[in-house]
Amino acid sequence: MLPFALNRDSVIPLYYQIQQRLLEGINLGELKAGDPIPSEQEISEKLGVSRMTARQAVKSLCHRGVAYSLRGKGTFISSIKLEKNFRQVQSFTEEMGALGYRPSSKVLAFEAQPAPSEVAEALKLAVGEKIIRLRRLRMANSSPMGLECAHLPHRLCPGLLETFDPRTSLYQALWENHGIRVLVADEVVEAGLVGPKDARVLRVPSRSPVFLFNRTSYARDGQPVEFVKSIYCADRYKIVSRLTRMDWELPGPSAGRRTMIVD
Amino acid sequence: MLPFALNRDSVIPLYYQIQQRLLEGINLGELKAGDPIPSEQEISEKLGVSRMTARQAVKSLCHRGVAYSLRGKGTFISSIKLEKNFRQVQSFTEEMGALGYRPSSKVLAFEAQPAPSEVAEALKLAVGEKIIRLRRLRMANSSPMGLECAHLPHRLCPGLLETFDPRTSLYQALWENHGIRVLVADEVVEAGLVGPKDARVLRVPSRSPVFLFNRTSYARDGQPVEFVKSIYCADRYKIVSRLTRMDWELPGPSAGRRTMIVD
DNA sequence: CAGTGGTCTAGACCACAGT
DNA sequence: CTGTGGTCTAGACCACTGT
Repeated sequence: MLPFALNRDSVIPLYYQIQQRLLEGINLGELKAGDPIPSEQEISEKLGVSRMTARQAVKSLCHRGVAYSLRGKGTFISSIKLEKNFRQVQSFTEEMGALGYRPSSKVLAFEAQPAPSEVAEALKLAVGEKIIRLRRLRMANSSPMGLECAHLPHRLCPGLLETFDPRTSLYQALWENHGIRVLVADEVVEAGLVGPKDARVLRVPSRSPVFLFNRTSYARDGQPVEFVKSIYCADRYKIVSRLTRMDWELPGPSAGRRTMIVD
Repeated sequence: MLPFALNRDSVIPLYYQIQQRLLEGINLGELKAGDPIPSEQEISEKLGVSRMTARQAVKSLCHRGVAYSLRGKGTFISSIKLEKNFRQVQSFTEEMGALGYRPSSKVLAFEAQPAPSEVAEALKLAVGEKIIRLRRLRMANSSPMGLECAHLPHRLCPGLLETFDPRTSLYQALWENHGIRVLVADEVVEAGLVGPKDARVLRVPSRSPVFLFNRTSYARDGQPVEFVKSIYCADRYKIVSRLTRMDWELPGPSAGRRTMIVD
């Protein structure tokens, strides 16, 4: 698969072009799970880049979990599928779209109001500070999935009530109109039984099992952007997630732990 | 906070010593959320290392989510708490210990048997291939939390039935006695109602809400190591997780996206 | 032994932010 | 303009793996 044409005049960094070519090789089946990828030296020589640049391309693959390095042996394609971690920070719109469902929403409330204590605490606001509240019934292929109630600090997105169409993606509007990118969220999930009022809206029997979500989302600097309380029907929704260990990208058994104390 | 003493004769890499010093500064409160950390040039000059080495220390912090870089401005401490992502791949023993509970287990079964079809599929074995089955009642401070049933391919850990004390940590034994490190797991969580038999063992009312977990764990090369089915009481257990967006460590709004297409 | 990845150096040019 | 992070070079030594 080497060499190939590098574009040295492009704005695209060299390491990124190399990384993309390697990913392409994986997707095209030139490189299969367990195969070694070209060594850093080989990339360096055949493409005429320095070894540090080749290394940056290779490490970016390891960082994503696509490959793993073994000192003295080489770097190999991981057979763990699905480069994209599921259960990312993503809106309902994004999540359902990725699953191939047609998402839609019925807006039950979209208004400004003073922050109740639970919301104020999550968003690090004073109690009573102005927030925007958006309550929506979420549907996939016209079937009710859950009830979501989002709360946002009004001062972060002052024009939102006037400009945002609440049937569309909130995250997209936050990014495009207010320069706010939600990058991380902390979520607490509990299981419980649905109450009679919510059961009617969701069209399920009373006391059906449900997921209860409390999610606080943050911008990159740690500023709270959104606090969401949701109820999702257990018979229509399940949580799929990938868990990792923090030493994912550290050296393997032979290298690590014995000579170097990491955390 | 700079300079400080670097040990150039240590087996500990320089970038790692720098990274640890910066983390120490954060934990000691010398660096607070939102503060800039010393620039790469400053670290380079004051510690007498090359800029690439300083950069490696700084980037490792960004990679962990402890800090974030803005081109042209600097690198800043993130105010998002808890460097350790919760909901890592970890054993019950590790999870409860980290929460300050005293974990214990009652072994209900520990035996070899042929793989049923669901297990065989998850572990990529032939139906009927020999597996080790370990069923345990999990307790925190002597109170029942859940029922776990783990299945492992027998050929991966042949002596396990004889050498492993099933009241201790399975992950620790896999690593120490069989050289297998569990690094990633895919998990499906559903909510449901507990049946009468499990309810008796868990000492909860029948039809109480519960979490149902199906977890498949993998070694770094993608080989399935373990398949676990669990039931956890919803009134004693909740899921706390951190969700991230995949572009966490990419350049900010001013730099990214406009000049470079990433994924 | 040769080949691999892990670390490190001492420079360089660039795009961008803030003054 | 200076200072920042982003990228890149052309070398170097080391520890480790497999032969």
